Amino acid sequence: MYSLAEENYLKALFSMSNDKGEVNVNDLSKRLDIKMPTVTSMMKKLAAKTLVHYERYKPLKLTEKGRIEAALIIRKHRLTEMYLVEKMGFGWEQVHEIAEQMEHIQSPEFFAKMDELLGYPKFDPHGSPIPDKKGRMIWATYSKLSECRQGDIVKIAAVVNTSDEFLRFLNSREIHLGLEMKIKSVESFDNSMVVNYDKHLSEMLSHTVCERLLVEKI
Amino acid sequence: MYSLAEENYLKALFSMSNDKGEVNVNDLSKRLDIKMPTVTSMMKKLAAKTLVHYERYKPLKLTEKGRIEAALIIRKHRLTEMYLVEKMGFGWEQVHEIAEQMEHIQSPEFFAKMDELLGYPKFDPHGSPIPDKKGRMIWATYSKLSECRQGDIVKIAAVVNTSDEFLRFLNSREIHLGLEMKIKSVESFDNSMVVNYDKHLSEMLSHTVCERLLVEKI
DNA sequence: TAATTTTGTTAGTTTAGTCTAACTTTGTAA
DNA sequence: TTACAAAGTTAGACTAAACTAACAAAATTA
Ligand SMILES: [Mn+2]
Ligand SMILES: [Mn+2]
Ligand SMILES: [Mn+2]
Ligand SMILES: [Mn+2]
Repeated sequence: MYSLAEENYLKALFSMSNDKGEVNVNDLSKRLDIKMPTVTSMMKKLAAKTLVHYERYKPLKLTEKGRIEAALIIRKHRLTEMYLVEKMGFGWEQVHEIAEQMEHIQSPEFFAKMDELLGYPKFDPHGSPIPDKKGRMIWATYSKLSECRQGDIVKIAAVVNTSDEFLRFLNSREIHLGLEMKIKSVESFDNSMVVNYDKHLSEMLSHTVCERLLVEKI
Repeated sequence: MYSLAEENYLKALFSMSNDKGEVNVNDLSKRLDIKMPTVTSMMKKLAAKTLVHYERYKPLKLTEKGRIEAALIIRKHRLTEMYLVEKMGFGWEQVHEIAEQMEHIQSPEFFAKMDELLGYPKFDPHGSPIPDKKGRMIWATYSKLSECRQGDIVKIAAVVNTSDEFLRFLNSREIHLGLEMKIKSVESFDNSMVVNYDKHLSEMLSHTVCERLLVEKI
């Protein structure tokens, strides 16, 4: 239906809108590593296909149709990640690059089967919500670990800005989704935390790490 | 490494060489539904990349390097088909279109995992051999069912020219790989056969069907 | 062998998606 | 409030992969 390039612009627009509200040509250009004039001309093309509202010098906005198309691509990405982890035994740090390619596969039957075999999961291996077949996505309301206090007991619900390096760091500390931890202390000078979970009785986590972990308070 | 278009030319060249020996620009043009001048210019490009031996007005030939690259794409195609049938529950008539897309995915780890989960299969769901990691492919020596005689007992080993319609026809008669059948009679005027297998005590198969079934004699 | 058909090549055009260079608009800071 | 910087657009060029039209070579048929 849409080209690989078009799909990548739609997906980037969608997730940047969710992160920051307004998306400018310059932001999109940096995100995709594509020069601004190229982005401008693609926006005109997507506007002609009624996927984007485009007005010269104004922030970019997906149309409802564009939002749905983007969500359906992200659905394929996240279902794939979940399948790779749950059914094929990959680690959560190994699946993103494969999913980047698989998300462009055109086969409703293939993704319907994945969904069925997985038991219709609501979240991917990084805790991000999987949009439904109509492109609707429910955002759970998690807190950053960094916003929690000494004594709080929390459950790890999702990771944000999931780079391979960060995920491997979490692996090395045996931190995974669903893990419960208690906050033993918060250092006031650098906002680092000392936490306690499983066999890790006193693990230090930097503020940078705590900002990237989303948790549910218990 | 190579573009989608380049990979599709390599794959077509490979399987046409196996089928017919010599491959001409015209044959390739018809197979890919791409006009001859486009094929000629792509052959020059692939020759520059030492994947094809190209000489004006001469039949086309893959280089050793080209043969290996093509076999590795076919390996990904056939592993995918096998995975879809064995691990996801698709029918053998449903998997080709999905595999056409998946064969272009760049991820050695992904296909290595498939291979492992499948137990290193040697054949795909249609009985075609799966090339190994180095691009080597063993062709088993099967006979066509149409070349067998009255009284022969044979086992279905592979199907040739696997169209969805043909595979659905085989489904409707409960004919599948590994099935053993006995040839009850051969009609001399149209070369159709009456065969006997499982609960099918007297099933008539046309010559066209018998030519498309490869068997092992028992 | 000569004529005709089929096959293949060359030359030039098109579209998608990228780029750089030059210019314009908008936002910010003196 | 003017000057400068940042962001955005326009114009024009390039590459990959397709096409058509015209011509050339090879194969087939008469
Ligand atoms: Mn991902
Ligand atoms: Mn994810
Ligand atoms: Mn196939
Ligand atoms: Mn097959």
